[in-house]
Amino acid sequence: MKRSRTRAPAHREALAGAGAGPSLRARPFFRHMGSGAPAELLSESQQRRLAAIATVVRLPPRKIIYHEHDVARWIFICSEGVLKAFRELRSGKRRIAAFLFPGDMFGIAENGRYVNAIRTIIAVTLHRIEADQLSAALRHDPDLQAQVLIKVTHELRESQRRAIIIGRRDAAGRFAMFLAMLEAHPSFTSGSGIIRIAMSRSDIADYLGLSLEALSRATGRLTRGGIIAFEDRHTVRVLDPKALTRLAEEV
Amino acid sequence: MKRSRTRAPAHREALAGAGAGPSLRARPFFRHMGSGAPAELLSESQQRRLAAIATVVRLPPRKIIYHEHDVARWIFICSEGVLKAFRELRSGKRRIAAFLFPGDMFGIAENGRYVNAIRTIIAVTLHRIEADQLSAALRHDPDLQAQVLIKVTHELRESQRRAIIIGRRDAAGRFAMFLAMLEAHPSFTSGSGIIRIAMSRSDIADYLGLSLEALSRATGRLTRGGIIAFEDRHTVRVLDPKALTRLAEEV
DNA sequence: CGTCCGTTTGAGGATCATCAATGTCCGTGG
DNA sequence: CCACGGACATTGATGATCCTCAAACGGACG
Repeated sequence: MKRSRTRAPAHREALAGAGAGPSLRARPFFRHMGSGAPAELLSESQQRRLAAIATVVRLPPRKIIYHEHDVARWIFICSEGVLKAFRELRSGKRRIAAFLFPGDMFGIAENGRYVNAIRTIIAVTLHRIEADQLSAALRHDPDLQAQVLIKVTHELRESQRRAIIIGRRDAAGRFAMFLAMLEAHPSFTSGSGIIRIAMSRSDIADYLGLSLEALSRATGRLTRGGIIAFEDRHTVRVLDPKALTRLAEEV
Repeated sequence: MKRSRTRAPAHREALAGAGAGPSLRARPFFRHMGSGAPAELLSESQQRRLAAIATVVRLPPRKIIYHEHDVARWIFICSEGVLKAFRELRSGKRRIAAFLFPGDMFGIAENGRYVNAIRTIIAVTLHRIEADQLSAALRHDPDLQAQVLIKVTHELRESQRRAIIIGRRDAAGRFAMFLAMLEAHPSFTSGSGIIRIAMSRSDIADYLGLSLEALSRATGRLTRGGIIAFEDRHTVRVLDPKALTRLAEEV
């Protein structure tokens, strides 16, 4: 399964598609912080500065980038694709701490080591930056550091939100919240009611703290209830948005 | 009620009672970030700088500091006491997003508004800082901003850890993890096996995503099992630390 | 002494986890 | 072109756990 080598033409084409440089997405909290652009936090010059110390990395699906407790040499910014941050529990179960989308940053360590393992779900394009270099860049560019602070704060709230999701007891409601989360993500600006779900059922189950079977039954209920319909395994159409948000919000 | 409190005597007294100044606790992630002291992130000068723009506030137990969606004028740093950050759900239930201990910061907004409500659990001493002033201070002191970044990152990990806790199905295990969390907190450096639990059972239940009754039964099981013993309602003695950690870790 | 709040205990019903089997999709190789 | 294999996904049956409703208990405080 490791024979998928990146042939030269594909590689070049892919790089062109990756855009100018790294970007971060979040919502600002201080009015005077940053440029005020909510979607793209980094200015042109900041992107250039980061790009100067970053290496563009392209990876196929299902590839481990690093393990829990590895020494943290790099910080990554996702430009394209989807990844998962997860932990293996002693029981052999997996818990997914977060899904990572374009504009997300990962690899921030604790005491010099990574706290989650990271694995690609679909093919990704990343910007890889030496931790020391990023650290220096942040020291010399307070505005850039402010953007990173905003980003991390944003993720903190996401995480708190998710903790509240998982606190629910009903599987259908959790899955509804998962869909709402996906739909609210900037990567899904289509808003057409069609949601592309890159991750597998097991990943979703691990993310929601459910068994695979419970999740399957939940999606089955929603489908039979006429609230959603799966076009294929990774594409879902929202038939009854009001019912879905009602489910997602009736905590 | 804004600046009238900055009269010299009261101010001095309050500062003296609260210790030198505001402090933040977290674990650093970049080696080159900050002074390298894990427990106290802020240098003397940084504490002074913050203290200069902060107002010391003392509050009794069970006092709401602000509500969800309030306009976010201030940032707070807890110097003493315990608070809870929570949300009211439509169903009337409460979910506690986090407990706040000395060294914790709260009040960081999203789009200019608070995302959680905050209420004191026991009497607290806080440093209250105008958001605009803190924002300016961070811009002018990259090192201070770095400390804040470290702090927020630390909280992000705490939140992810908690999400994993809540993913568990068994009440006793969740309570064990809660105790472990308390014990690991810097405020409990005693390490004597006696844990002071400031919050009520309902608060713990809301934090763990359990019903009050389920939590009560879980503590009952642990007590009957000889793993813990309650000296009084808010003080627990750990009789069998190994069993407790085993419970907390066998996810 | 009585009230109030927080906590504990009890019984019944709902939901999910687990184990097991079946079904589906897709790539591989004959 | 088609048959096979493996990963992914659904369905069924059973047991464990928790939630809800309800009632009793306990200390704090007037």
